[in-house]
Order: sequence, then C-alpha cells, then structure tokens
Amino acid sequence: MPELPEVEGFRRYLRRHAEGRRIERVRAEPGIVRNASPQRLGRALRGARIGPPQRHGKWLACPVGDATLLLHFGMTGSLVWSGQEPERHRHDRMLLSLEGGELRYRDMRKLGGVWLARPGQELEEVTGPLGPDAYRLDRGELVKILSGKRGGIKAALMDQRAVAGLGNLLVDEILWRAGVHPRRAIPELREDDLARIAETTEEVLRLSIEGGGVAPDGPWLLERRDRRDAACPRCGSPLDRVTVGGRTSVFCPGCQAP
DNA sequence: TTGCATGTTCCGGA
DNA sequence: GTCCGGAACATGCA
Repeated sequence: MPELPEVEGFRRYLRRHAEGRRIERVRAEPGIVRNASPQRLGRALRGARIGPPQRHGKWLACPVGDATLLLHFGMTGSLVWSGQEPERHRHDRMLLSLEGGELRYRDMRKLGGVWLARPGQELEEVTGPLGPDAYRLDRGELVKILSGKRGGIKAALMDQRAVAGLGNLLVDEILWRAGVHPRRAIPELREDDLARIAETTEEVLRLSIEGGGVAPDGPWLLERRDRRDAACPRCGSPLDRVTVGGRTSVFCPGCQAP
C-alpha cells in the first residue's frame, strides 16, 4: 500500500489512536530496528509520551520524549491499533504497549523498518536527502524541479531526492492522466506537458488523500492495472505495460504516445 | 513451480 | 559526473 496517501493515512491514524499516550513497553524483532538494538530502542522510548507525528514523503517522524521514532513502510508496511484489531498478527514486527492499548508496526516483507533518531540528530541522517514533500509542493515548483532534470520522466517523479512521496502506482496514474508515456525523456517534453503533469500530481494526491488511500470517485487507472486484459478507462484501448527502472509501468498506448 | 509485487540501495556498464 | 538496468532484501499470492 504505502505511497504518500497511505502514509498520510497512517499519520492520521497514529494521531487519532496513539498521540499523547505514554509508552509502557516496547518489543521489536531484531532486524526491523535498523539503527539500534531493540533494547536500546526500548530504553529510549519507555516512559515517554508520543508527540504529534509529521510526514515527509513516505516517512513518518514521531516525536517520543526528546527522541524521534522514524517509520518507513516499504511495500507492505502498516500500523494497527489494538482497539481496531484485538488480535496480534505474525507480521507485527514492533509492538508499543501504551496506556490504553497497543500500537503495532506490521510489515510482511520487512522492506520497511523503524529508526531511532537521537535528540538533536538530523532526520536526514536517517532518511537520506529528500526533496520537498509532493503534497505540499505547488505546481510551479514541481515544474521547476522537473525541468532541471535530464533523464526519463517516470524516474524523475519517483526520485525521492527530487520530490518526496511518489511511487510506482501513483506515477503511472499521474502520467496516464497527463497523457505522457512513461518512457519519455524530460528534455523532449513541452512546457505544457510538464504543466499538466504538475496539475495531475496535485489532483491525484488530493483525491487519494481525501479518499483515505485510493478511493476512486471517477475513472482511475489504479483500479484496472492489475487485470491482464484491462482497457483504458478513458478511451477503451487495451492497456499496455513496459518496464521502466526495473518496475512495471502500465499505460494506455492510445492516450500516452511514445 | 514460476513470476510478480506499492520501496530503497548498491553495483556495474555505457 | 550522469543515466540506466539489474540484483538484492523477505514473503505471499496467483
């Protein structure tokens, strides 16, 4: 699930259920805490209160006492509050026992993880360099960022150092709505192509965040991409797929000419 | 059994 | 230095 809209959903979920509560116990699988031992994570978090979580791109930064707990969800991560789901699950990799309930970090494939940032430590030491958050970026800035780059448009949109938060599915959705083939190189795009890309980025993020994930109100490529015989929701042409940057891109050969 | 999967990172080659 | 492709990480599903 986790691209920007889902992580924004996790931020709100954490606010609703866990913010302000005191951490009583911490349990974590060894490999899932990436820059500390589970013991040290426990020592840092135990007894502290969870502050207001912030999201930047696909990262969640959660103040806990004077430290910060950083969460990244990889491809299969999520948060679960015990009040919503009483049973633990075998893929729950970190458990925070709070007063009044338990918050669980769940991640089947373990491509995500949690990091501990010590007081005063820069978050970017953990996250690596990140561009501006895609949701708080205005269209003009996005056009400016993109037009300074040389490579393919899809790679640029997915590059977290350029813009933070967009992943494979979202970028396919954006390019489909903007009518731009995923293999196009930025220097050959016209200014109005970039303007349309910036506009649809804003639109796709707004709709999917408001819908709490991806809750389509109109035609979405996202809804159809998994079906092998899928047709373009706009023109009815059979959808096509290519590999770009090692990932599958779904696009409409009618609406997105090479 | 094989291929594929929403992310990131590292490596090698052009 | 830039850009791209491929592999790796761990696990489940069609």
